[in-house]
This record gives sequence, C-alpha cells and structure tokens, in this order.
Amino acid sequence: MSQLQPVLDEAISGLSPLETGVIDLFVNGVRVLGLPKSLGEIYGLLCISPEPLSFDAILNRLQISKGSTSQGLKFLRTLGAVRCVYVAGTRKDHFVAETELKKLVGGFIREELLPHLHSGTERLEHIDSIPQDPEHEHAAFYQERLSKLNVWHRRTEKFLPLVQRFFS
Amino acid sequence: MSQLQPVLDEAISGLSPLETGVIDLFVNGVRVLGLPKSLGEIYGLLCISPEPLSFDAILNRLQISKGSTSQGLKFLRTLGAVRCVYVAGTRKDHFVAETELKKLVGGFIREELLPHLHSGTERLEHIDSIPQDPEHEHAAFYQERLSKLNVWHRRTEKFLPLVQRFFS
DNA sequence: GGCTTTGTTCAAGAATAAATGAACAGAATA
DNA sequence: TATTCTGTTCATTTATTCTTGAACAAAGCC
Repeated sequence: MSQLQPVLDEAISGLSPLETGVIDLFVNGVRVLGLPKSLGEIYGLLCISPEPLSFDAILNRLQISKGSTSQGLKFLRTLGAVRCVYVAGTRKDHFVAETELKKLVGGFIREELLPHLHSGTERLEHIDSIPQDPEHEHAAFYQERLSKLNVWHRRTEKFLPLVQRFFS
Repeated sequence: MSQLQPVLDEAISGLSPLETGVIDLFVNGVRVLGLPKSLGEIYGLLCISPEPLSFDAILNRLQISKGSTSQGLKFLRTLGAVRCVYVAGTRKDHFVAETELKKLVGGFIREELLPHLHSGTERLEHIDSIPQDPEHEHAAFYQERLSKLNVWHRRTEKFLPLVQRFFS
C-alpha cells in the first residue's frame, strides 16, 4: 500500500530555510554541552516539525547515516528530549521533540552532569583518604586546600537542583 | 648563580599521591567543561602547590611539552584561574592558582559561555528574520515554536548571572 | 654586539571522538 | 516458514581536537 503511494515524509527533500535555521541553532547549542553535532541536527529537525517524523524521514532529510540516526535518537530518548509516538497506519516508529525545558534540563543533569559529579565525589574521597603528615612544612596549607575542594564540591551538588528549579 | 645551586622546583621529580589525586580531580573536572586535559593538569598542580611554580617547574613535574604549558597557562590566565606573581631572585615568571570560585566561574562564563550565547542570539535573529507565510498549513505551529525558542534563549540569558551569584 | 635565558607560536603528528554502513536481530506479513 | 520491513550494533573510516617540539622572538647578561 505504502509502496503505491509513497509517503511524503520519507522522500528525499531539501530543508526549508526555517528548518535549516533551527537546526543550525541547535547544532551550535549542543556543542556548548559537549554533545555530538548529529544530536543537534536531529533534535532541531524534530523541534520544528509539526508532524511526528519517522526514522527514515529523519535520515533522509538530514542526509545522515542509519547509525547516527539510531544512536542519536536513542540518546535523545534517554535524555527525555525525544518521544516515540504512535502513528496510525504504519509500523514505523515516529518521533517528536519534547519541548518542556524542565525535562530537557533534567535529562541533561541526570545523564551527563550527575555521573561526572559522582566521579568527582569518589576522587575527592580518595584524596581525603591520603594520610597527611601533620609535621610537614605546608601541612596547614594542604589542609586548607583540601577543605576548600570539599566546599566547592558540596556547593556544586547544591547547585544542580537549583538549576533544575530555575528551568521549571 | 642559579647554575651552581639548582632550584629544587625545577628538578625532575615525581608527583606525590596528594598532587596526583588533586590533578586527577581537576582532569576529570575540566572534561565536563569541555576543556583540554592539560588545563586540568596545570591547574590541579598549581592548586595544590604551596609555593608559586615556574614555567619549567610545571613542565617538568607534569612531563608535558613547552607548547602545552605555554598555551595552558595562557588560557588559564585569560580565565582568571591562574595569576602570575613576582618571585625575588629570578627572571622567570611564577604562577599561582586563583581559588576564588567566584572568579573561576566568572571567567568560564565570560570566555566560554557568553560567546556561544551570543552566537545563539545571532542565529535566533536570523531565524526570526525568515519571512513566514501566514497561509501555511502549520503557520500557527511554527509561530509557537519560534516563540518558545526565543523564551528559552531569554531564560538562559537570565540564568548566567544567577549562576555567577550562586558561586559568590 | 654576541650569548644565554625565557617563553610563544604554529605546523605536523598523535590521540580522541563522531559518523558511516554492512551485518545482524526481531517482528509483522503472507 | 520464508520474506520483507524496521531498527540496532559495532568495526572501520573520517573528522576533530590536543599535544608536541622545533623555529622564533624578546629581553637580560657579559
């Protein structure tokens, strides 16, 4: 059926100026966050698409590989930046962008920032476990610095919930 | 004179467990921020050094190249994360880590985030300048999305000063 | 002026991260 | 069951970023 009547979504077609502009915006955006360009492309396209897009539609319109599309969508789903929606009359998955800033920020904190923060916690615990020589010439200095590092770390831990709240 | 009495700072010497631990912490830290590892090494070493370190001391103790040392220190200075201090009896520059979180955060915002944010402003202005067809089937949708992108952007602009304040 | 010390710059190489596409697996169709 | 459709995985290729070290400048010393 769908062979007799090709679905427009999946035809190879250029991007409109609007689409290009929005994709460009997000490609720039994900760079700041240290994420691959393809994520920005996919999210940007979905963000400005009035209708859910199929896997193939994304791949065709962005002219990127299956691998990038698959992995990009997978990661965007774990972030909560993209949702899979049911579309009648097709087996294919269809995707839409999640546009609640709250969720996007939450996903990024959860998937990207917290793991690093926890890694930092461990490293700090390791440092704190190193035996100190109280007779060392600079013992007081070391003590002060380690204390400062711990303060920084705790403050960062308090910071993330605040970020989350700011974008809610 | 200094040839007869070699300065300890510049002798090749291993790193103590404490130094290694702190460097490791910062190497992990700068990764989150999307900065090169060598920056973390240099800042970490300076951070846990009771005395100002010379260019050569940094290079020798970290076993990194002159290029990395020079560029790393240069960038850390523009961030305000490292200061050059005068040390009597030597021509060499000596460096110390800046440990006011406020300044570090401020430098990172100024040098890394604001340029990206401004780039985003321009991209958004470009999008907003694209002529819209009010008769388009999805005109209302496009309008709503563009409006949302502008809201996100303005909120992010308000966010940075808040970050700065939180770490002051 | 010549020589040494100190640090910068930048082209080339090394290391890392991202994108590709072919092989694969699962599920619907027939 | 065989076949097609849909999407995933992962080794390889490609692109990007980081590091290196040699050549260079600038400034002090003799």
